[in-house]
Formats: sequence, C-alpha cells, structure tokens
Amino acid sequence: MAEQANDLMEKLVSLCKRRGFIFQSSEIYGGLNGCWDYGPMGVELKRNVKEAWWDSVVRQRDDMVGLDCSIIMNPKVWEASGHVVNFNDPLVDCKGCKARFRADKVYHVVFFENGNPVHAAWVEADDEQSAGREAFNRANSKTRRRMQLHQEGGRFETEIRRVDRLPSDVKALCPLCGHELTQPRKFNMMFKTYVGAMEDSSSIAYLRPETAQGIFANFKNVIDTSRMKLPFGIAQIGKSFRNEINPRNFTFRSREFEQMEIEFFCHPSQADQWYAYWRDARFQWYLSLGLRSEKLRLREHEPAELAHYAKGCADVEYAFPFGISELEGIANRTNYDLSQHAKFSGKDLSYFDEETKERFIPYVIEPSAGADRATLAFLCEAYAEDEAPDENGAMQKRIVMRFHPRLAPIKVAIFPLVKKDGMPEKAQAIYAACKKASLSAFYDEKSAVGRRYRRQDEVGTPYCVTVDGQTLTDDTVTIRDRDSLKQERIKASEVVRYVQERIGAGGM
RNA sequence: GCGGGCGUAGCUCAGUGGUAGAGCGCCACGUUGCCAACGUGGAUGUCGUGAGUUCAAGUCUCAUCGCCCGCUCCA
Repeated sequence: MAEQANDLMEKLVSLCKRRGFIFQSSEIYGGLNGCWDYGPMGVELKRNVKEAWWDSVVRQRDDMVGLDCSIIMNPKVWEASGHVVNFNDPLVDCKGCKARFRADKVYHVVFFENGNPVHAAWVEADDEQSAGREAFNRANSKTRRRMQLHQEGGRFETEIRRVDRLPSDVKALCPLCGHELTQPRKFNMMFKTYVGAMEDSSSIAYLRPETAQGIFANFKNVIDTSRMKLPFGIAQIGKSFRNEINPRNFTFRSREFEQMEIEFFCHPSQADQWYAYWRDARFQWYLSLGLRSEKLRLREHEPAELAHYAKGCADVEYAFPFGISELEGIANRTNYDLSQHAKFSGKDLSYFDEETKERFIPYVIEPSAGADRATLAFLCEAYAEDEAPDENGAMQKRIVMRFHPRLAPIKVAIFPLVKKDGMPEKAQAIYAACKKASLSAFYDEKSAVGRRYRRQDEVGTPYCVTVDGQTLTDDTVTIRDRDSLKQERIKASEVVRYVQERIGAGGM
C-alpha cells in the first residue's frame, strides 16, 4: 500500500518533469531544497487554479474585494503578528510541564567513577562550568563526599553535553520536572533580509511568511476607499516564504510557496455563522473542481489544537499518496489580528456601524489556502492509467491526466489527420480561431494521429479536434473526448463554442 | 535535525577499476491515414558536484548538494 502510493508519487513526479509541469528549482546547479519551478504546462494549470479561486471568491461576489500587497513589509508588522519571537535561539519545550528553555542553556551532566556512571542530571545553566556545579549540587550527599575526597587522581570523570549537541538516540529530559523535551528548534521560520544599502540591525526586514498580514495592515485603507461595509472580505493571492526545517513531499512543503487567502470581516455576533459558511463553501470549491469526496475531508480542530486567539478552525484535507494532508485551513481568528495591529501601530482599526451606531473591532474568518498544494492535489487526482485500443484493437496502457476541463493547461488540440491535401491549413485556421477566443490551444501535425492523441492525454487536454478528408468537402471535423475516447463530428465553425460550453464560464 | 536508500541521455534504467550503453521519447525524410504504426537516417551525457586513492574511477574513499522513505518538526 505504502509502496504503491510511493510508486504513484514517483510516476507523477516523473510525468511532471517529462511533460513540463514541475521542475526542480535551479536544477542545472544541483537544485535547491524546498524550491520548485512550474514549466509550460504547470504554469497554465496553476494559473487556472488561481483564476478559479479568484473568480469564485472575488469576481462572483459583491461582498469581496481583492488586494495585492508587497512581500517585504515594515518589520513591525511581524512583531504585531507574533511572527518575530525568540529570534536566534533554538528552543526546547518540555512535553510534560510545558516549560520552554533555550537549547544552549540546558546541559546533560554525567559523573563517572572508574568509568561507571554514578550520577546524571539535566540542568539549566549558562555554561559548562556552572552546569557541572549545578549537577554536583544535585548529587546525593554520599556521592558528593566521595567526589570531593577523590578530586585528584582521575577516579572521577565528568561528561557535560549541551542539549542541542546530543546524539539523536539520547532523549533529553526537563531540568524542572524530568519529562521528555522536544528536539531543539528555531521557532522563527522567516527569511531575513536587509532593506537599503546598510546591512545592520536597523535595516532588517523579512520576506512575508503569510499574505494575511498585508490584508490586516490594509484593512483601514480598504474600508476608507472601497465603500465596503461589514460583513465583507478581502482576498489576496501571493508568494510567501518559510524557512522550513524539512521540506518534503514534492511541492507540498516548500520554502517558497503561493497562498490564496481571504480575511472576511464581520460583527463578533455573526462570526460563528460566517465561519461555518466559509468552511463549507471552501470545501465545496475543491469538490466542484474535481477532487473526489472520498479523498477530501473536512476536519474540525479539537479545542486543544486551537491557537490561543482562535475560536474555531477546520482543515480541508486531501488524501495524497504520501498521506492525508492539509490543503486549506479555515479559522475564526476573532479580533486578535486587528487588535494587535491597532496596538502596535497606534491606529484605530475599529469599525463604526452607521445603522446600529455601534463601534467595535471586527472579527475575522480566515480561509487560507495553498495554491501549490491545491495544484498538487489536482495533479494527484488527475493521474490515471487506463487502457486504450491501438490500431490493431489490442489494448495498450495509457497515461491520462483527467483534469477538470476548467483546470486543464490546454483546452483543445487541433490536428490535421495527415500533413497534406490542405488539411494543415484548415487545422491552422481552426487553431487560430481558438486562440482568438482566448482558448489555450495546441496545434500538432507531427507523426501519427494516435500518438498525438496520447501526447495530449498525458497533459490532460480534454478535447482533440482532427481535420480529415471529409472536412475538405463538408467543413466538419471530429472532436475527441479525452476520457471516453469517443468522437463526435461537428462543424468546424462550432469548435470554439463546443469547447467553451464544456470548460465552464470565465473565458479561461 | 537523526537514520536508511538513491543520483548514469528528456523519461525508465543496465553498466565486474580498463572504449559511455539499452528501451522508450525527440528530430529529419519517406510510406501509411483516427488512437503510443513502419522503414531509413540523426541529435542528445559536467555519469549530481568537489576532492582523494590509482598507470587508469561511472565503478573505490571522503566531503558536499539534491531526491525518496522512516522518525522528528510544522509556533
């Protein structure tokens, strides 16, 4: 099972490279961990995902507006948001008493007598010397006395190791309660950079770890200029950056990634119902674009999982080959973010309701989706192997990407059956008409038509139009369906409309 | 971060210290004419990278980068 899943992921990664969906970033230089590039097919697919999202949450609604913020913002934004904490210190947490220590201040001290350990202690200390002293003080009186007696002569040896330099098989324990400690970790995953010519502490800035804070920072601007009234939302698509300790699973956890985020502002008394609304609406969006319900699930967080400011959170999860993982989180963040920014900026970020004459800081519902994760889910969902007959009627294995037509990188491919008798010219004319209608189209006259069909199957093109001998007499063409392999004969002039009707609205 | 596996053509992979290979794909020409056709010809390699051992390294050693798996982590 796990092997099969792994197999599927490998096939998908291979196809993504082979057909130009996704490449390793800077591959010719050996790549870069956690970074990926979208090739000619991948960029179309991902754009379609983002377009479908934007259309659904902005264009089709009258209670949503868009925004596009800068990636580098005033660093105070990240102080207010809570992203700047414990900047350089790796930390360990006690799994028992929840105490938090700097990893370079916790030591493991072992005293050996003639090579045998006689006393061991976990201590919090500033350096090795004081760690040794502290450990000594914790030893029982008998051991202390023996050690004092035999200070000279090498009978006793002391081993002192800092907790962040322990071998992995040694479990670190809490100096206070003795429960297990977590691995040392840096909580700050923000990429740091410098703004301006001088690289000093006053010029430090960060690449945003999420797009959301740009929305909060612009809340007042949007209120003041857009005539939007509560309840309403602001949507943004953009790159975010997290210095993940361990990027994994193809594009799923990347260091540079793209988010599709909504902050929906409402009166505190309506927050629960808007939370439920967005949670369900966002789940439906994935279903509507072809993720199967049995692979998709909505998981409501347990109260214990919630961040201290959140009143509710649900994840939209997808059963990837590598495991069930999160595509999107929908959270009721209360008025935490706006309050924080009001506090740190000194600006009034409250909202005045003209009708009720009430002034309050709005609650916010945050549906936060990963564009790359959604794209990866659509890729996984689309990948299929089936059988199609060859020219002799024998069944051959076929690889086909069954994208929802709206997401397919190429909507329609146009072929002349053979490269003569004016068929290429006729096919070119249809191709031009498709392009003029803003359909993503592809023209191919190379090699046998069967091979051309299969090539389009591998990139998930839903429709293939073939100009044949009959076209030259009655101006009809065959149009072939990717999934059923069935062909219909339609008028050449109907191709654009035929395809448009089947790929859904939005002129994509 | 720790442990394990892997890295050779666009893809999948073979390659015993001694001339760099196969299948598929790709390109050209011809034939065929609706589902990965056939024939002929052709192009494509920093053997992940860098050191070292050796007369000689794709092959052995070390380091490093990347990918995959497991643990850990994901405020």
